[in-house]
Amino acid sequence: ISVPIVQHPHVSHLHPLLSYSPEAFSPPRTSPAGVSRSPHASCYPVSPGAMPQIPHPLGWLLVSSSFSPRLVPTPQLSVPHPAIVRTRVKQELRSPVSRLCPHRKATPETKREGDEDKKLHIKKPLNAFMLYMREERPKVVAMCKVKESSSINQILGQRWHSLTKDEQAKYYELARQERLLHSKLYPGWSARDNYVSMKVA
DNA sequence: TTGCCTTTGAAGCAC
DNA sequence: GTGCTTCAAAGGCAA
Repeated sequence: ISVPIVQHPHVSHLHPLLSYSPEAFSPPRTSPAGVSRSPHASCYPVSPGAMPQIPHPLGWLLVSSSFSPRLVPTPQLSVPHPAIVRTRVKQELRSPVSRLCPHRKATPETKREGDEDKKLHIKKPLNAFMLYMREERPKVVAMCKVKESSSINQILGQRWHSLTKDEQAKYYELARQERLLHSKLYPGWSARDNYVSMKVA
């Protein structure tokens, strides 16, 4: 898989693939089922200049826990996209089937499945809350002296709801840009591709 | 060693 | 259109 060159986030706050013109973005997708757990979804769209203090919206593409920015080489062709995972670590790399079937043992068949899992795996783009968590988690950890993610995430969830509409809108916009870039990088990708338990269908 | 927990949101699917 | 399911991140904890 050849990945388009991704400009380093520190070079520019805007991704080269994005024109960041209003025409570049499709209208915001309304939440499914009108559930809209976020009451501020109507805050779309936000002008790009409305979030100067936010790190590059696509920073996770280059900076992730498993992709240290210090290790980011000079952009070149065939640089693995951080959204593409080959190594098997923790949750996203264990078979979702096994998640559904906790008692599933590692049979030769499942081991072969595991090998297949090592195929390039394109991750879902992060949503607004995930982007918020990524940014705020270190602060909450430092403040609360707690590292357990289940506790941290509860706090972050409360904080998320305490944000103003404008504050949340920044992250919704960032998430929208993530989805846009993701769709450009992987035009044929579907979230269904990662639904291992549904691949049979 | 592996999966669960916990959060919100996007997306896919069935009805 | 509605409701359910899965998966994105993260790291401690239990089995």
